[in-house]
Amino acid sequence: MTDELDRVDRQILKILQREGRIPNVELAERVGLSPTATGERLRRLQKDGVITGFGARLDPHLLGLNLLVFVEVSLDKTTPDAFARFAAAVRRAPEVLECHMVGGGFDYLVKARVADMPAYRRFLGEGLLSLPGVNNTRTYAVMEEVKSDGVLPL
Amino acid sequence: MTDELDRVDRQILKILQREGRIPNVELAERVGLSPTATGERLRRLQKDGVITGFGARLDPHLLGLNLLVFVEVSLDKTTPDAFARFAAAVRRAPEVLECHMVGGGFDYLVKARVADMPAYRRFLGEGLLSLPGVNNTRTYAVMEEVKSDGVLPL
DNA sequence: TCGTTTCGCCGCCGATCCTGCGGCAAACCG
DNA sequence: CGGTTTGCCGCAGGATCGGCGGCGAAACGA
Repeated sequence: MTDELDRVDRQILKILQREGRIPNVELAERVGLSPTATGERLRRLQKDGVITGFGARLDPHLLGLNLLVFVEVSLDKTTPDAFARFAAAVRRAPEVLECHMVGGGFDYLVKARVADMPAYRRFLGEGLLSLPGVNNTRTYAVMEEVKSDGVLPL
Repeated sequence: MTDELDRVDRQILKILQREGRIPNVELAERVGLSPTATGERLRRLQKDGVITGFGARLDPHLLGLNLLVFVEVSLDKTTPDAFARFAAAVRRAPEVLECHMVGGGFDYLVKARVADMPAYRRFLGEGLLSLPGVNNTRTYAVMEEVKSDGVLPL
């Protein structure tokens, strides 16, 4: 079923990571296969879950989202379902782009985009701090995005 | 040229963020416009830079990248070009998915994916710590990815 | 008010692209 | 060695794309 990924598969993935809307025929001639074989590989990569989907990359600033922040969140360990409740709430919050449970000095690292500082104040107060079990937060505002593509190495 | 994004534009963006490879005709009937008008809007959104590109979302674990880490990096402020040199090196490193310059207790927050702990040890020692000007690092290993889509709110 | 311009949308149509089908050759296996 | 599997190809019908001309409504100015 799930074999090791072929060299052509990796090439397909590498191309599709950056040019997700490329037509199949052009993808085919770039990897040196026929469109039929290439389309077959693409379909298989999706069915096997290697490719989980396709998406457009948007410019946040042109959408009015000018502030990117990372928030370190610490939870009260007392309530046992605090983690589940926090995770569920975070998944519902549209400002939260990512949220990771980490090991170390705090519990969750949250990445969020908002319009500006007032909007972040609102998000912090009404969104994060009002969640039950949130003990402490520490905010880092991003001054410059050095690298943002998030392209996986192949 | 100058762009107030109208309601249909936002709907297009919202759909394309999650289904970037949807054919134009289906996109058209979902937003209630003709394929021609929809394609015209899509082209305009790309030309104006709102849509910066399209990409496939891949499953890191199926590619053998089982460890996600965040690294807080502090630089020596002594050398003036240390920041530029660090940024350039980070852009070249394939393991680094994101790198942000932040204000607060440290200078850069790095998000990286590697195969496992030994691979991270190698990346830390030969990649990050060997860069000139790197003063101190603090690593947080991700135990659970609560939210990873990175979809912008519209 | 009314003619003119502009803008966004539509329908049309040739070119392009997609996808299921049959065939073929190499690899695999009992 | 014969049969099966696997991956690829070419083909063809149907779907999709993208450029072109036209149309109606809103904006504009005299």
